This record gives sequence, structure tokens and C-alpha cells, in this order.
Amino acid sequence: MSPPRVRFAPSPTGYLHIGGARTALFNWLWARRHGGTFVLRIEDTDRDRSTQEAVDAILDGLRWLGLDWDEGPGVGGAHGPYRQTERLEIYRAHADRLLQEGKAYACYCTREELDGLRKAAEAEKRQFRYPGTCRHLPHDPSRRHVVRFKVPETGATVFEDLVKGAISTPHATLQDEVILRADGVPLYNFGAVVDDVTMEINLVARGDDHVNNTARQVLLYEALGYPVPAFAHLPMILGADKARLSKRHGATSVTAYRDLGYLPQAVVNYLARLGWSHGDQELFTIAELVQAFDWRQVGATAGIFNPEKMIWVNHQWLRRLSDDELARGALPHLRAAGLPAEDDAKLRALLQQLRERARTFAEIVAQARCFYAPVELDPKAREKFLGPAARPLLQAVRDGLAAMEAPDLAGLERLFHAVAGARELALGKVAQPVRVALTGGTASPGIYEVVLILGRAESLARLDAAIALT
RNA sequence: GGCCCCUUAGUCUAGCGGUCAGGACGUCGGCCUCUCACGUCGAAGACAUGGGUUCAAUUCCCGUAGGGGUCACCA
Repeated sequence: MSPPRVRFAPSPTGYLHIGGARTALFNWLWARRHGGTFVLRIEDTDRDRSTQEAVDAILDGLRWLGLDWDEGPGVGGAHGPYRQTERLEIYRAHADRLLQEGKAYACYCTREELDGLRKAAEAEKRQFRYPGTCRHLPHDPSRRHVVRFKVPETGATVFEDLVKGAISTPHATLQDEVILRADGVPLYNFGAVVDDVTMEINLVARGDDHVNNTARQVLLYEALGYPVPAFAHLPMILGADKARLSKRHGATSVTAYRDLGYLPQAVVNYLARLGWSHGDQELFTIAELVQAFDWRQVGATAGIFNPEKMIWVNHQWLRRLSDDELARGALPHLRAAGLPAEDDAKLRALLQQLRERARTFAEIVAQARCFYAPVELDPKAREKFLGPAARPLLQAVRDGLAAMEAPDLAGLERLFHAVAGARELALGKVAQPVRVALTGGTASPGIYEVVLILGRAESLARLDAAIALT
């Protein structure tokens, strides 16, 4: 088989969403696996809904995920342009050929007439189908017209889908559809086919909301006399209620996950495993994905997006980050939250503690807050741990710490054990009040680490403040 | 509604005629322990349903039910 030429062809009507990202990912993986070409094409023929901002947002999302394209906007290529609105002559030429060969015809029906017929059909609870009004009319180029493709009335078109197997569509369910508007802008099926042909795409992988378009497209390839590419239709990604994933289900844009503090390789990992598998393996590096990906392991069933699993995957990758990567990744989020963090020893020590406890950069920010901002006392924690009984304990720890010139792990351990031991208390009886005093809450890294990260002076200050409250 | 596709635990999945139906997220419990987390040990939890085919069906075929998709001068 010749090297794959695959494409991702979003229409720029919004940001890059989770489903689109997975489609792009699978295409990209296949191209990279086999040394093929990944083409990015912008399908902006819906002029009312397409925007440049959306184009930018989509490119932005793809770049963040690391899905680089070999041909397309910004990088060019031998099959450009890569925006459909810049390819109008190409569609026109192909439509003219179909017209000349009698495989398509000019249709003069107005939108209003058609809408009327549609409404009538609906009133009678009939399935609307274009009646073929203009199918045999002589062509009059001077009249405003669209171009309609002649679909066979009988028979069926069958194609072999790489993930779903043979799919058959009876022609009776099809109709002579419009392929070119009066202003020369193509409709989806025609534009996609002409582009895929001229861009030499040999495998079309897309969401399975396109299965019903495929027969029409196959018919178009055949009418145009071009080879039909292979098809792979990926099952939809659904929300927890099994409805198509939408804003109702929470964040659906890729960049939202970036802002929420997810790692791109984690998003890629999760998305890859949603609908594809490789034995029992859950965690994949990008390189492993490229090496293992195959259409045969892509499942045919729709998948439900599970935020809990994705956050787990993210945690796995977060924990595996090098110290440098972790600091570099966390810093922007810390700063964005208004915390005066620097890439210094304090941050490194903190992150070392947090990487096991926080699953996203957002959680890192939440857990780092009390190390960079004044203590926000949790009322419940205060009530339970900062009562009168805590006073002598806090005082003892405070005095012990004040007596240490350079606190270290061993010294602190001795101090806490001494304070607890002298009163025959469990260590926790001392550690918890101190924890609340230092962090404001009941959950944190180990108490010695907390003291060390805060530093002697700040710890003493917080202890004093807490003692004053008891 | 027509047509197309799909159906293993709450979720993602392994399975490709004979398995105690495996793994992962989540959930619950034990251990570890200064809290949380990590780690670790363990538990509950699935082949939608009815017919075939076969010595044997989760696996192959048909029906039913359920879910999804699609029926535009949107993509």
C-alpha cells in the first residue's frame, strides 16, 4: 500500500472540540505510523458560520496537542490552497464536467419553491424528496441555477468501512442533491470529494455522523472517474447521558483543558484510549501511540466521555514529568492565579510534594495557594483543632521551632515527637493543630515538609497567629 | 417516521466457538500513616433479549428491544 495521505477537515465554526481532536489524532497517528502525510484542510464553505477566529482556535488546539500537519494552512503544500473558499475554480471545473457528461444538471428551482414542497410533504407526513423537476430541462446557463447531481434511482452503493465493515445504502433513500450553489460555492459532499481527490487523499477517517454521506460521495467519485479512497468512520463521543457531547456536559474544547491545567500528552492519551485499545495498556507516550495505532483496534461503539478517567490519566503523566517540566508547567498557572511564585527552591520542594497529591495544574494551584498567600482558615478545621486544648501544643512547637537555628527533617521529627511524647499523645494530636495553623486546612503534605517549605520565620508567624486564636 | 450504524459491569475496554469472562477509571473495605495523597491488599460489579447454527455460544445468523447517527442551496 502506498503511504497514507489522510486529512483532518474541520469547518471553522467554533473551537476544536474533543471529538474533532480525536478524529485529527487518529488521522495523524496513522500518517505518522506509516510515514504518510497529514493534510489539514479548512472547510469554510458555510460563509455565514465560518470565522477566522475559529480557524485560529482550531490551529491553536492542534498545535497544543502536538498534531502537526504536513500540508495545510501556514505550511503550504503541493495540493493547495487548503481553504475551500480559495478553491472555487476547481469545484466549478468538476461540476462543469459532470454537467457536460450528463451526470449532473442545472436546477432552477428556488429555495422558496423547495421549502414549500418540503412543508407540504411534512404536512402529509411524507418523506420529502426532490421531485426531479429540472432533471430533464434543457440547460439555460443564463438563468440562475444550482447544479444537482443525478443519483441512480435503483440499486445500492456498498463500501467497506475500516471500523464498521460493509455498509450498504439503498439509492432509493438518496436524492438528486445540490452539489454547487448558484454562486459557485460547493456543498459539503461535493467539496469534500473534489478536495479529497485533488489532494490525493487515500484514506478518509472522520466521525461516523458522516456514514450516511459516504454512499453519495462514492457515487460522486465514480461519476468523476476517480479511485474511491478507503473509509474509516469513528464512533461518536457522547456525554454521560448518552447524548452527543456538548457544552451541557462541561468543557468540550481542547483549549479549555489546557486552561484547566491538563497536559497535552494526557489528553492525547485519554482520547486515544476512548474508542481504541491495545491489549490491557492504559498509558501510552505519543511515540508508543504512533507505534501501536491501527484501525483494526478501533471499536465500533460510541464512547462516553469520562472526565474522571481523563483526570486520572493526567495525574499519571503529571507524576512522570521531570522537575523542570513540572516547574515550567505549573508556573504560568500559579501566576495566573495571582500567586507570587518563582522558579526557586521553595517551588521545587512544594511541587515535589504536590505532584503526588494534585492531578492537574489547577489542583496544584489550589493546593499551593496557602504557601504563597495568607492562610485562609477553614472554619470547621479551626473549630475542631484550634480550641483551648491546642494552645499548649502549638506553643510548645512554636518554642521548639524558634529554638532551632536551621530546621531540618530530623530536627522537626524530634521536636514533634517530643511535644507529643511529653503529654503521652499520639503524633496526630500535635500534627493536626499545627497543620491547621500553617495551612488553614486539615489536608496537606507532611507536616515537617510544610514547615520546611514555608520556612522558619513564616511558620513561626503563622503559629503565633493561630495561638492568638485559641 | 424512513434509512444507516451500534449493544461485555456506572464508564473505557480485552475477548476474535470450549476462559473461574481479563485489565483500567470510579465505588466500597483493609494495610501503610501526623492529615491528604501515593503505594499496597481485597471486594462488589457485565456478556440487553428471544430464536436458530453447532458436540459447544459472549463469540456466527435472524428477529425484538434499547441507544446513536442521518434525512438542507449546514458541515
